[in-house]
Amino acid sequence: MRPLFHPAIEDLKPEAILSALSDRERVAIFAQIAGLGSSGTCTALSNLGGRVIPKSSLSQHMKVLREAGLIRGERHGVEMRNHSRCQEVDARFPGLIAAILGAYGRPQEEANAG
Amino acid sequence: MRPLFHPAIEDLKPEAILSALSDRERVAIFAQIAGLGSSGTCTALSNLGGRVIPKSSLSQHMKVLREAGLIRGERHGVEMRNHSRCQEVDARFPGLIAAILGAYGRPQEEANAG
DNA sequence: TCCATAGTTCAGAAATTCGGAACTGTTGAT
DNA sequence: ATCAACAGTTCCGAATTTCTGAACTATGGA
Repeated sequence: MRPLFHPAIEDLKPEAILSALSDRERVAIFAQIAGLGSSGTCTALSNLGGRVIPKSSLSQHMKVLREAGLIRGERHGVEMRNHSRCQEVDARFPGLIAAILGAYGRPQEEANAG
Repeated sequence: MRPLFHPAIEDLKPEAILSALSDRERVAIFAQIAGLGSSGTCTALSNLGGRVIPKSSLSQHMKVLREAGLIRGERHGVEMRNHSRCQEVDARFPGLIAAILGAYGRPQEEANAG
């Protein structure tokens, strides 16, 4: 598949990041990807909060996170591997991700190293 | 007028804060109130970004900011004076507001002292 | 009382979000 | 090559949210 759209680091918009992370489900997805360090597939992410997220909704969530610049997705074979862009985002907006994940009560151990 | 609803500090929700600040118009309003230190009235805030915000829209924006816990509004005579709750919010979610205002490129000089 | 000012509420239009169904693209088996 | 299975995307209608002009409420002053 042709590569998905990912914004360049200089094109990141704070409002897109905040909007993406103003949804608990997306935060849980993002935190999981950031925490893993790499390679969160959609199916692995579809059952995070005790609720099964419909795959069309999950696909939308991933798109929102991707287009906000928070994650990068690459197809490997039949599946999509997602990893966070925390380092890049943190270089552009220092402390933002850590503060947000911190506010949501996550240990954010990988927030600056994913 | 009976006091408007303001959430207690322990009831603040990160998603409400991020949602409130995922809109540039609201960020501009909030940054202005935080920067002033106190007393932003609606009419003083209605012409921030070169656009005149309709007063019904402005009223909604103020409500969103208020219910997210970012500002406090008190009626003084015929007008409403708004001031930020930055200190309280910062105590609850350290660094969050500074990081957000920083990301939007504001000097946030009052972000921890409003 | 009557008017002006500051802001809120109402209500319909426009935009966004949600999620099941259908679809695309990839791998592996026959 | 054909078929099936799987991972994810796209489509589209329903539900929800946002926007804003118009009407309304509350306060102060003449």
